[in-house]
Amino acid sequence: MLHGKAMIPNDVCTDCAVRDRALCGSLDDRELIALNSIGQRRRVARGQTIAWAGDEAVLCGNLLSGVLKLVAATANGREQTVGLLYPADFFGQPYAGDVDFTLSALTDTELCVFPRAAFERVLEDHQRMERLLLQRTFDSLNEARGRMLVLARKSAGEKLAGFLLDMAARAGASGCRATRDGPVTFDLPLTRGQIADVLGMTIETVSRQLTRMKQSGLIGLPGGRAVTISDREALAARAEAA
Amino acid sequence: MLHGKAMIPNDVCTDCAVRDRALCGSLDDRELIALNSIGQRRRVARGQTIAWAGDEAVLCGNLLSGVLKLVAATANGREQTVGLLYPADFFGQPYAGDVDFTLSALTDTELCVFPRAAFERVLEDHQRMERLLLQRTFDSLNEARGRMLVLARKSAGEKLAGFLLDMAARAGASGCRATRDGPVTFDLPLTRGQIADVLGMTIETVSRQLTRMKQSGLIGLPGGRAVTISDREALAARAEAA
DNA sequence: AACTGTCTTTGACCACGGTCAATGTCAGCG
DNA sequence: CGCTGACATTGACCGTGGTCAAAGACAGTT
Repeated sequence: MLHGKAMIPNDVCTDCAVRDRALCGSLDDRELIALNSIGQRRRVARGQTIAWAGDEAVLCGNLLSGVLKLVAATANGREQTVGLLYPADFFGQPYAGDVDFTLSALTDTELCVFPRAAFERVLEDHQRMERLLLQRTFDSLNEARGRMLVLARKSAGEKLAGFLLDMAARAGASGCRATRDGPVTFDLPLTRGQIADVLGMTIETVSRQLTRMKQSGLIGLPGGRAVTISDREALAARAEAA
Repeated sequence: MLHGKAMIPNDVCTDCAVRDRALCGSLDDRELIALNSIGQRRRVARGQTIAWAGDEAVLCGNLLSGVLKLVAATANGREQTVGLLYPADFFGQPYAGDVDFTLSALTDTELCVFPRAAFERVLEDHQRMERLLLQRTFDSLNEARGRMLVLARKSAGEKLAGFLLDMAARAGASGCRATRDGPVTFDLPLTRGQIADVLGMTIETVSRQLTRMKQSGLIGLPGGRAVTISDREALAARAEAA
């Protein structure tokens, strides 16, 4: 087994953009080959739906690039985005029957998908990976519960201020200019309508709150999807205002 | 090992009220003894708090009787109940650092608690149990997301109608008179204020909506915490009203 | 350039539900 | 018995944010 590592074919997993952050990071090279044989890459264009609520749960996998959303809907068509997924996040539900929420692409995305049944077998053989999935699921649960508080008890201004800070942190994590106070500019990956779906408000209220923040000097709106955080302090204060 | 079963001491696990429904149902008698040695029963009175948000996560366990609530709070004191726990439900978060939400007793309760670290070791030795926990956590996540939809997009009347149907189903599961259409009466385990905390509204709105439903003949309010579902059909319709 | 569709902004209006306040009900207890 | 405290109900008022409507900005296409 000399040069064992060098003998691994240059398959998709070994040059995976999210390998160290995704669930599969818990596997060694040999195990990755096995996993690779059941998975495949797939591109999904912005706006396309990957799985519909009510469908049988046949797929799961990792998000490689782009942003996905999970949407819940009432019988009469009202919608609420109940989760956003970013690169290295896992999607799908092992051991489930039907899918509960519609999964679709907010931007053009790249996925690494597995048949659910085959993935379950991998989980059974890799307790470490199953444990990581459990931890991630707990984290998602905590996040969902935190968002219940936001949806139920925060004002439109507080919701939006908090959302912008979240998005700034996430954008900063990639560009990663050290956390300093100066104004930061980034592009939102969501339209006003999609933001409204996430925060439980309407397009109009999102728009009005944004212009209010701009007028107060908290943010700038250079155009398009771009946002500038001009006064992070004040924005954070507004996110927790009484 | 003849009469193996008969030799098991009459410890707390073997006569546990929720044994077949709780997580430990995945263990055999021998394993139960091991688990039993690290767990202990505890009574918690109505209103008492078991763990505060921000504390180190030191405990987990199963609820034996009564109802628990998980509460999230904003920096300035607004509160939202983000989960209700019923007998046989698991609480706590293995592999976590700090507790994210305050856990307290809505009614007098009986718990079966384990030190978190010891429980984690049990999970490591019992993959089947860890898998059950994963499934439960997914279920909780789906429930939390479903409630995000309710909190963000449903009117006060819809929220309350849905809540009453939930509670009736849960009460019926115990009393278990076969699902028929006739009026059913049961006691809510929550005060108006606690219902408001769960549904993201105020005491006053809960009260007003209840009297409206009573006047419409959907329900009866015999007094105290009791509720009568007089017209389940109409109540279900109101839970999904446009 | 003009046309199209999508997204955004802004205004006018108003309803749902929150806030404040008073009163009612009931159990426990000195 | 009449307190007391917790919980519930009802009313009056009003603000936040939803609805409806119109106009503006912008990218892509022919």
